[in-house]
Amino acid sequence: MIAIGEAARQSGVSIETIRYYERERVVPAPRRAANGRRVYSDKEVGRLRFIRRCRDLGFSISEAKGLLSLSEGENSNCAKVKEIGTAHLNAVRCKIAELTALEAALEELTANCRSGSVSCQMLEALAR
Amino acid sequence: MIAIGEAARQSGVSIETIRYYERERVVPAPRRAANGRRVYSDKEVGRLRFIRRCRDLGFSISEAKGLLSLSEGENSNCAKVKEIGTAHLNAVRCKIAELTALEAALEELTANCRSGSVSCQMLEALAR
DNA sequence: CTTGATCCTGTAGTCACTACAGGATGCATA
DNA sequence: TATGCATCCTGTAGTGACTACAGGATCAAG
Repeated sequence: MIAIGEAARQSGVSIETIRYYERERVVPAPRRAANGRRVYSDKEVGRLRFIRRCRDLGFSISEAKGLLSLSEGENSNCAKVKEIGTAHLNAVRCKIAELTALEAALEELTANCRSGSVSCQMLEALAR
Repeated sequence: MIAIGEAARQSGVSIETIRYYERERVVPAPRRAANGRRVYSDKEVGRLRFIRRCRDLGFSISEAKGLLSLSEGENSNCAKVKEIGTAHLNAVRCKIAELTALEAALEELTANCRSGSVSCQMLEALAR
């Protein structure tokens, strides 16, 4: 049973963010000590760590919440987890494709942008 | 000399966003007709289009603003433009690298996540 | 008893829009 | 002239996922 600062250290979620998750009901509110301070069990720290791992993998808060409740459900429904995971994987791949297109466009624009030339290719492309 | 709706159509920037750009001084405020409505010249539509192109390339509003003022300055400073462009290109490449790492992690997690198995590999990795 | 760390609530700011509410005006048709 | 719909106006609030205080209470160590 630890205080919020230690829970932050153990979970890798900042104090402010922990309180935010509580406010937004991403995780259940922990019980309070007599002095009104939050008290965390290992299980609750585990939830915070779970959410942080989801966020690190790029899942949204609501996806993370869904995965957490699947993780805590009676029947661990692997199929649903996989569905959420592959949907997100697809989204990540789309994002990569978009950024790769951007990269190519920026490469071309900046390559043609030589200091000293009369006109700036990049500005011209943007203004066209 | 056109109204905001037509300016939106010609520039590809929505009416609400045009007003937002004006409020945030991304572009100068256009003059008003006698009835109080905004009136846009080709030059002003051009500025909106310029900002949109910058945004499409992933530049932030403040970068776009900077590029616009470089574009309208007396001495078209190609070196500065190139600097902003290559800095952004680097940022895009970093983002791609991050997402590619995410992609690999998600591939592994979802591949090991088979419906029907006793435990869910993905949930276990998240909860560990 | 003091000092510094930690905790609390509540609010506002970030970025780049987006979505109204509630009202005024313009334009075309009956 | 009346109607009705499109377009415009201002102002405010919401989005996601935090982050950053302000202003105050409490704790633990010396």
